[in-house]
Amino acid sequence: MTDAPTEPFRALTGMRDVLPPEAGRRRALLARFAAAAERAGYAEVSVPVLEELGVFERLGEATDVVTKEMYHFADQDGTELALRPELTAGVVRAFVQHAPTQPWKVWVAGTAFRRERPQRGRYRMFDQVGVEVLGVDDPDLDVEVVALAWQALADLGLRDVTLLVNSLGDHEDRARYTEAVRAYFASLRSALSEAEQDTLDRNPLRLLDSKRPELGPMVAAAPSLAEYRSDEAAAHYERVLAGLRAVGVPYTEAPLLVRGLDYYRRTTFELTSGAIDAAQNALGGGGRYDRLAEDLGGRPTDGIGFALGVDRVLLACDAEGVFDGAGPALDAFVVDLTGGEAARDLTHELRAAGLSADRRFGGGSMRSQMKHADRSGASVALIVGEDELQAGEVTLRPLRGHGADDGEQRRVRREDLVAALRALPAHHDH
RNA sequence: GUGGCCGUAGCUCAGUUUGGCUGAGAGCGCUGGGUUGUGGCCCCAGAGGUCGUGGGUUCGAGCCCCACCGGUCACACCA
Repeated sequence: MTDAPTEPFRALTGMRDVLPPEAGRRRALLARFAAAAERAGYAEVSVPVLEELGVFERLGEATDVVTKEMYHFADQDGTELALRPELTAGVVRAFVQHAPTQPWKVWVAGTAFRRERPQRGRYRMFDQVGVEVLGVDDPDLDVEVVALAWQALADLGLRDVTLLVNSLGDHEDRARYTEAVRAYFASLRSALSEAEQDTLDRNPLRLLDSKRPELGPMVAAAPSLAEYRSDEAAAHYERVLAGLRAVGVPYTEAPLLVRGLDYYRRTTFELTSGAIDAAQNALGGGGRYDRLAEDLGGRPTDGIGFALGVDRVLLACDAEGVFDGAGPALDAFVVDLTGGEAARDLTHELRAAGLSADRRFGGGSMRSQMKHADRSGASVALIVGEDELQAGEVTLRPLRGHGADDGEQRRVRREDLVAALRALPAHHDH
């Protein structure tokens, strides 16, 4: 027997308990996303939260996500393991391992971990939903994927969303451009902060989307990415933009959009919310990649995908006042004044018939039970007192929003109860 | 990792200004009652607090100082 803790345990920093009703809202969000993805022919895939460290090291050795923010540790047998910091690498690893027929169109939802300082919209444990497509190098697929991300947000009712699009060109283009940017900022090195000099050495492209206003003029005068794109990459990009216009997805070109992970090439995009009054306004993003499968031991395979941050999407929904996620209310709440047997039996009977029902345990005054019935959101209160019990009936009292005038209360024979509840307009099948 | 702000009831907070005679308050929520079988509005009553933790200053600390813990916001970075 160990000593009891002197203070209660609490969740770790950056790890949050999601309580009702928020947890239900998340599930509803997931259901909406799944429906949107499956309408487009994507099937669900689920991959481990824990992988060998090497799977994620391919994401980019110059990124903080890999170098500083991963939760990793040695397993008992010495294997280096890591909690995934994002979802793509695991999905691609699964693709390589199982070699499914291509194109492989999957959607994925899951939790990822990064050991950062938490702040609004960013936690150490966070959920993402997204899609990945392996095995297709067609710009029209880029259009499909981007449009799907856009539509998923629109389906929730979000309106104040901006789609930022860019093309990083091919690897050679990106490499040449990176060197040009590095050389450019190297000449301005003394004007950079210590941290920025460090960024310059590790990942110069990141300087382009710094939030520091002082850097603005320097960034504006930096080499332009467009001049470094190959003809082929430029044509791909043009086709993507034309496709977005054709399907009616509004976009903003963002030549400075340089996403964090190393594997991106050609199309990259990000979705930001104008409604979130916080720095973490990126709802999600994604892009095309082609070396990831190879880096994970497979054949070179084209891939593209995106991820949406569930926390941030919900933050945006809050800000826009949409998708409150209210679940269906109960069909009935049983108020039992006879000792509890009626409540016990009636709730069971209604549930067995496919209706939703709840009651208050421990009895209490009728006033108290009616209060609970009201707050439960149930369509009706089913009152069972001595009178009803003797008569084999139940009093069916409509509650708020369901024609709640006192006069509409009525008695129903117990054997007719299920049919009577089914006949109510507010009833829903479960 | 760096910096700012904040920790008083389940929740949101007042009280800290000029430390004191208050045994620490409000609203919401919760429980009971006003309505001996009827919720939502109103009224009454009640339960609920080691004032984050530890140390220090002082005759005296919720209030001042230090440390730690926790939260939050921003930066770096990123979803």
